[in-house]
Amino acid sequence: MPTIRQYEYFVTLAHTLHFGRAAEKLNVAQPALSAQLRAMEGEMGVTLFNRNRRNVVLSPAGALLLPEAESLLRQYKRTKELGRQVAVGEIGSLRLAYVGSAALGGVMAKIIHEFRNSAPNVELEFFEMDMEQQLDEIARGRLDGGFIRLPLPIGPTNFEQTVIQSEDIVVALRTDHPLAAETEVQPAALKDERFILTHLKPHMGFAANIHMVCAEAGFMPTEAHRARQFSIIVNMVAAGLGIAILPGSMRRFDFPEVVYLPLAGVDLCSEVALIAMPEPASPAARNFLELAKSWKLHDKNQKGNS
Amino acid sequence: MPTIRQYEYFVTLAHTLHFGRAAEKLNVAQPALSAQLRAMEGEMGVTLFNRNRRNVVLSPAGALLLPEAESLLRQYKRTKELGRQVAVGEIGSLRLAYVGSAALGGVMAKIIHEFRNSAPNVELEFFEMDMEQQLDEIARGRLDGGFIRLPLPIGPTNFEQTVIQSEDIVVALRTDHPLAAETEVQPAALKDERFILTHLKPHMGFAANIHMVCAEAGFMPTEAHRARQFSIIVNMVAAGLGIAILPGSMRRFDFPEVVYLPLAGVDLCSEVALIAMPEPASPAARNFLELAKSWKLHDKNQKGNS
DNA sequence: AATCAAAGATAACCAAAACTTATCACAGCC
DNA sequence: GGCTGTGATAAGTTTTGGTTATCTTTGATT
Repeated sequence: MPTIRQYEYFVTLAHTLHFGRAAEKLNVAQPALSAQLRAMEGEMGVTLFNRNRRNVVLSPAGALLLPEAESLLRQYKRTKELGRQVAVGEIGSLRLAYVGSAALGGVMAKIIHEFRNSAPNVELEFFEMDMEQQLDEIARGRLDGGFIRLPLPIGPTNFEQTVIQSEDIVVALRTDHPLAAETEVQPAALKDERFILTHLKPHMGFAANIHMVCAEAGFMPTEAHRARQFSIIVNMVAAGLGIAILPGSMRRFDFPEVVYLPLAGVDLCSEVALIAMPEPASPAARNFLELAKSWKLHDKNQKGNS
Repeated sequence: MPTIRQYEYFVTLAHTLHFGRAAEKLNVAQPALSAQLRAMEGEMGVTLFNRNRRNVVLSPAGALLLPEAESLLRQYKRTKELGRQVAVGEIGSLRLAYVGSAALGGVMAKIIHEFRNSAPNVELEFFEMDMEQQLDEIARGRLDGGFIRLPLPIGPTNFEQTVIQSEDIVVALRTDHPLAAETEVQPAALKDERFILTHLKPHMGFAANIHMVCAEAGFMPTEAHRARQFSIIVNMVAAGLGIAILPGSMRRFDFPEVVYLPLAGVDLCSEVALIAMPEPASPAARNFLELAKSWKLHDKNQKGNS
């Protein structure tokens, strides 16, 4: 069984027709080349080169074999190169998910855009998916990562989390609300309001933030309605169904009937994070995580909280 | 640098998804397979298989790599197979030559036919060429072998000779010649005849036979004419230009004006031989020589001298 | 819940392969 | 006739791939 290395020796020697120089090209001492070639000829049972001590020349059999051997080496290089690309994540596929509100701030889109640029041959798949489903799919390995709003629910699985965006928390009021004229709102003042809440369980995601703000102010929010999407919640506020606590980036929903006011004395931020399994097997996934992490770093300096 | 062997391990394991069985298929102990695979993953920097101690499953990277690796192995097998074919002489090319008179007996044609059957993919080239040129070209390696009439001239190069055909020697006379009515002719009786000779130098090929016969009878042949081909010589005999000593197989030139008579007391035979360099590099050439040798053996039993 | 069996990982050791350096022997050249 | 370039040969070392024996984890069994 000739090895790839032997074929390499053969082809290189066939090109140089000089043991010394061929050996040098192959980064090997000349006797090694001689020996390998002799071994190769021995186990194949053909003379590959006719060599009197002064000249080396391809034998007919060698000439017949050379093109095929070259083709084998080409294929070998291709395979190796593909291996390299897969290994560094230039090639692969990535399945990602996001909750609707994570897309709002624009950071996620920028990260994805950046990744597409740096690894255009990675196949990307994208799904809108709620947080609980994401956690499940990621844990099963059917998803490489997901963008959600922190915090995660407590659970058995350890996810790696990378915050990519952090925003203040505001309260959305209809313009005819008594507090709408203020520049900021004391959380405690919302005690008796009716809240439009998200559909999420109160221990995860932005719902947890709402509850924390209220709890700190000493009350539990009274539920008027629930909605899956923040934009719908804003519409409900505009319709006068109640008030809502929302991430600051919702300010870009510029409704005439709605004002967004900061909450006085609330340092809490809503954080959008990329979650994934720690040390993912796929190099593409690793790269994506890496990009997200480094993004957060150098982006903080440039933009601050949005 | 992954080796072919490693790719084989990888592909086999990818197919069985079971270290034990894959190792068995590869005729290797299981730890060897584990080690090679670990090495491969290490130097490529990718996980090829996700394996918890109970299950083995291709990783995304492995799945991406598998088809390419399979293709590499196919190419490798092709190359190895071509090597084998070249080595056993199933593939190759052969340059052969013959002197016109060697083709007469039909043995040469049969050998060539047989060879074509046994190695249809060997490219055959055929040249009519006189003996001296053949010797030169064979010595230079530009010709793999040649069919000639013995003996060879003395010279520095050692050729391997294989007699493939051996024929008696006859004298060709015009029917109106005084000896034409006999059943055989004493060589001495030809002392004063005029001979049609071949163009060859008298120390090689059939010319040497003519001279030996005459010398044994105590005379040197008187030259009337020379011709390159035996058929022309017969024509000259028919035309009454002289007599000729010829190989027995010339009897098949059935001229009304010419009779062929055996030479009394002459045991000498004219031998057609295949000559070549001893131990030719090309396996196809070796096979051809081999065939010629074995032909001579089993043919003797079936046909005797023609 | 305790135990068992299957299967891959690990350890220790061994043999063969492949490489290295040093040296030789032959061919062509002045 | 000595010199130089070149491939072969020899001796020794390192690396590699393999072996057997044993361990550990995990899914199954009872």
